[in-house]
Amino acid sequence: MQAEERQFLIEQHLQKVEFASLEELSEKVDVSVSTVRRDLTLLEAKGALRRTHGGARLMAPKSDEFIFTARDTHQLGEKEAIGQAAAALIQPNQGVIIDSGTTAYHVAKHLGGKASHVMTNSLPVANHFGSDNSVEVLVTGGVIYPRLGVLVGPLAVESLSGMHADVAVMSAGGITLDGITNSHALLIDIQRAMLESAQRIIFCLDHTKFNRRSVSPLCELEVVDTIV
Amino acid sequence: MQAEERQFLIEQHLQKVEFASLEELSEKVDVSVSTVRRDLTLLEAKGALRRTHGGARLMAPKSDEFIFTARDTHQLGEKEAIGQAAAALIQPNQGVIIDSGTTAYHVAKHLGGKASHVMTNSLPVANHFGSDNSVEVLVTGGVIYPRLGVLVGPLAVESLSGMHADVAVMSAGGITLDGITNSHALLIDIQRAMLESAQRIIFCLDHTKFNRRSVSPLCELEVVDTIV
DNA sequence: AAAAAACTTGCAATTTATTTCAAAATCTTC
DNA sequence: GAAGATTTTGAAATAAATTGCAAGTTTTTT
Repeated sequence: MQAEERQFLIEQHLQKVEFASLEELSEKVDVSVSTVRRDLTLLEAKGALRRTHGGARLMAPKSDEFIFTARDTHQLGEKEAIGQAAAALIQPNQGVIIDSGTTAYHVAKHLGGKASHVMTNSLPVANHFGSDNSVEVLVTGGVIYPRLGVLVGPLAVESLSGMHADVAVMSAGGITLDGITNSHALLIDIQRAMLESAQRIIFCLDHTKFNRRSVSPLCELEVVDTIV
Repeated sequence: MQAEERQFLIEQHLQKVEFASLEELSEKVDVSVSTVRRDLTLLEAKGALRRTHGGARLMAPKSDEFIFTARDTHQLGEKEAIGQAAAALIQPNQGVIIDSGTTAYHVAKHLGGKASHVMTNSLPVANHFGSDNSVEVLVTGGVIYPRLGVLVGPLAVESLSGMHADVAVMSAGGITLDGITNSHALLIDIQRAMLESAQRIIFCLDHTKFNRRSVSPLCELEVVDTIV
């Protein structure tokens, strides 16, 4: 039996039973208790479960499943850095629009309580601020675009029109000298509304986005104030 | 028996009886009174209950509408059952409105792919369907009400007006012969909009809600079609 | 105020964790 | 494919925790 497979079995078994004792697991995967202990320590570091006296129990079922997908993204380190840098650009007590997309999500993570108002159409961002009562979060209406956890459709655009924000933190699919482009036509309308509502525009793009052109044109470069 | 599980059982038992003596608890979880004492001290520090001479009593009258952590929701078993029963009432391919609140959330969990359209102002519900592309989920706009993860405010009401759904799955703070009440005025407007948009109204209430009156009146009993 | 009940503290017995070490297995390198 | 290095595993020793009990103190009842 392979170490990896063993750990997978442990995880799987815990999915069923919520909690399992060391002996139980040891027997299940047919290794000594010591090894199970070691596996549990690893799995705990990975965040899959929590060790307790006498066994292990599933972690709290983190209600936002999108973080999961956000974690799987590539360029994680780079996006973290971008997030930090972009968050640093934002003055305390501003109204901030945060776009959907993993990059923008990382900015939200680093915002802390800096913004006084946040507007977003991204469920992961909404979840992130969900339990934080130092920030007022306005979520646009709309239909969930499944894979991304983004709210799209006319309702989303409507929600944004007439709003005002100091800063908009945007992300996109590609950038060239001709302007900025994005991949989903549905997002374009919303992003345009965001750009109109905000005074200052910050675009967050990792290196793979440069000199790349996506399907739908979003805006000219002149519109943008800062690129991170 | 595991320490954690034991403490959970104690909490759960107290949900039912409001107050319990040490012997009662000691017998219930099958450990010595000393251990129960220690558990109670921990649980008290956690804020779950208050120790008294001779036993322990529930902390606040736990109007549980102000905590949404899918985990330590109270009357879990009952709510699961309610969720299942309510979900069974819904025909395939209907448009369903799902209210905020833990009870309604459990209905969402049991809905599976039955509904073709779902409308909600609850972030947990939105998350639940977030990665499910067999259902079209419309999320109302609005400002996040922190502890609950509910979207409130004029935008939420607006999003619902003009919509149409076959069924509305609602929850509330209390129900008496005079009608149904809920705890927060902000929610009332939205719930009224929900009631207007739906053809059939299902209210989901656990036993603690019966014969209890919350702050704000929501509607008369006549409006309701089914109570689970 | 005395008696009873309940709480706290300290302690030993037991259970569970961590650390350490040698054997076994796996991977390198020739 | 064999010799050596590295990693993984199981077991024993050591450390930490949980539990139950009893002695002493505080609170409640009579």
